Amino acid sequence: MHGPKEPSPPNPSPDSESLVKRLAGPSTTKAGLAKDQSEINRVIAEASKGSKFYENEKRKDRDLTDRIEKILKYRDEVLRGVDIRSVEQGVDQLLVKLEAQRDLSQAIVHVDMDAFYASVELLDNPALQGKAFAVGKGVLTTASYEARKFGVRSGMAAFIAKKLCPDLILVENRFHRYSEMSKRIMDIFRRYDPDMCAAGCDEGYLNITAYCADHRLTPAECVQQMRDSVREETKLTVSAGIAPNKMLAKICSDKNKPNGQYELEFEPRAIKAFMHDLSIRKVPGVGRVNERLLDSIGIKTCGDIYTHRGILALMDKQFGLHFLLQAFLGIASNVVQPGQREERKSIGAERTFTPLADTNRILQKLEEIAAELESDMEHGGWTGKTVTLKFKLDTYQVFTRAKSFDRWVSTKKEDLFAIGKELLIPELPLTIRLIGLRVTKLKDLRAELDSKVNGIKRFFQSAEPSSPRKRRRIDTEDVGDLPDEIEDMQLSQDGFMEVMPGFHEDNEADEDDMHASAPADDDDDPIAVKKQHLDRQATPAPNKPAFTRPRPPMSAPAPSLASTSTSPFMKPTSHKQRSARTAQGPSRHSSSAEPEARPSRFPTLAHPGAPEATAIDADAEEHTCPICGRSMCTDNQGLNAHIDFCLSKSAIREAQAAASIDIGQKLMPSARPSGSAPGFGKPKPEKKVRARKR
DNA sequence: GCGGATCAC
DNA sequence: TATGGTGATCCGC
Repeated sequence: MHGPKEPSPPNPSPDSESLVKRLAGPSTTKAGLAKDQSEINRVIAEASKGSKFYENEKRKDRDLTDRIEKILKYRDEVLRGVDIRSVEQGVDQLLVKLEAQRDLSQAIVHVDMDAFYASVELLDNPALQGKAFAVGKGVLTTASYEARKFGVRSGMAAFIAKKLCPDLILVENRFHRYSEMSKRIMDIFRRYDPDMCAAGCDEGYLNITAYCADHRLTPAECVQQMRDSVREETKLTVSAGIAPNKMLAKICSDKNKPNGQYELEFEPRAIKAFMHDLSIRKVPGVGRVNERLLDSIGIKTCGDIYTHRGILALMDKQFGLHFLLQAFLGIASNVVQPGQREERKSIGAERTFTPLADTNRILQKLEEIAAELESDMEHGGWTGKTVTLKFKLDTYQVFTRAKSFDRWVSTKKEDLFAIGKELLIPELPLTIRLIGLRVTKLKDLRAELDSKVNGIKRFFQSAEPSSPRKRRRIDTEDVGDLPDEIEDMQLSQDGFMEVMPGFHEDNEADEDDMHASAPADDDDDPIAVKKQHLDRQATPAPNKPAFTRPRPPMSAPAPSLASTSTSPFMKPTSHKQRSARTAQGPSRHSSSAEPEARPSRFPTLAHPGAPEATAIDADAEEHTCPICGRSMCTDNQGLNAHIDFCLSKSAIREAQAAASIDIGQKLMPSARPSGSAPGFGKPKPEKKVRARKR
């Protein structure tokens, strides 16, 4: 289009080093990088140039640069007139205390499938063997090792990947397949630790201490055997790391990837030596931003943490001293537990689309999201008290708007849509490329159901078989015998979760339900889609006997490594939000300007179509079944029998249908009950460590 | 409690 | 020809 030799200005504002690196994506440093990363980065920056995405990255890069500048200024201030030596001595004492908490008694393994999605695709299509190919459509979820040589990475836009590797073959995701394989693999892992913790669909943590003792194996032998089993049974390869805690094991699993394993010596000296030269970026929890932040004060490796311990202590707020000291020492949690359903904190759905400015079209997207969320919530058996709307402008700036309620939010799509609409409308007009809804302050309806049913059964069982009570009014006094949840039921009102919407999902029965997608991918991958039904594993069926693996007796103290969370660093002291109006930013409506601008009431929520309340109809002569909501004239025995019947899958389905709950034909993946988060140093109520001598 | 940010997968 | 989705956590306000 232009003439040959476009004499463009010699240097049209060259991208800063940090920006070029940022554009290269988050998974550059963590994975095996290609030989000439800077050339690759140049190509990426070139291909991105001028796009809105690029401009947004540039903005974020600028913001971070400003933030660092402020931090450095603050550092200089804080250093004035401080005896850094004495500060360092204080830190040294803290290090001694931390060191005393080191626990080397457990053999922890991190297993990580090699290029999982790509390997599965290869398995099903051998023609891809040896080819540079990638999985994904608009954005890649993973790339074959051949493709990685070109700099193709997960998370990368497909068109960029094509520029780096013109012959790249693109394969679409088949999440159903990945879930299937994931399940098989996890089952193999569970033979070695029934309490293993899945972290996404392609990796997990195990405590093999007991298994090794019981089978007289060294950890390395055990892991080799496990990896052999996976390979034999699935034709897929897995890498593994063996170490005394989860953080170290995770770092180690990357050491001999692909198809390799690495064991770290269980000795403080060896561990500290291992950490000393390790890039700080390898520490889980240190991402691109914190890497740059730390770099600004001279910290690139974990060994540098000690060198700069003085300033880190003085700026604990900014950097998170405790977290970094633990990284320096190589100390972290060694507790491996399967994900608990109760741990779930939120459930949501979001979707990207071609930017829309038309209100009606935007609302249509919102409605679709509401429908997805309804499905997920009902399948999962969740409700909550806070709804958060998320939207991303065509400038890639992201905003959230939330609203909390006193009551449990209805999971009906009409209601979710109405709430979302109320949050969104005041912000318009805007041009939006993503919209999402999330519900927090969750309540686990499934657990509530269990407790309710059991409570009711206990209640009636404890009563005289045919006592005069049976016809008595069951009022609040009597309710005192019942779990609190039952009272909740009665208190619920229109528009909000009554009780038991349609949920209680059927297990193995419907294959279609398994279409869920899979998450995390290999090595360095930032890409993940909705998780699969790990519910099954995480929430054992009520009657399923607890697996009794020979657990070592508890004796060792919990390794108190609790400490901080995964996000140890802080933001700039006062990073003021860019002014609302500028750049098409949405307004912070009514916060202070017009306090009573809108009624806080929620008119649209009351939906007449709501399923009849399942509250216990205490006043009636007859009983109302807490499961299906039907009334019936019967005695306690009869009610009991009915409840049992009602609990059967088919009966529950029937109850749902009767309650006119439209439980999706929609094949929405049911959400995973969290619990896969490794959490290296969470102060979570981790159970005691299983102590066992190695 | 809300909104922005960071991170993992 | 157009850079993802789910969930968690922290911080300042």
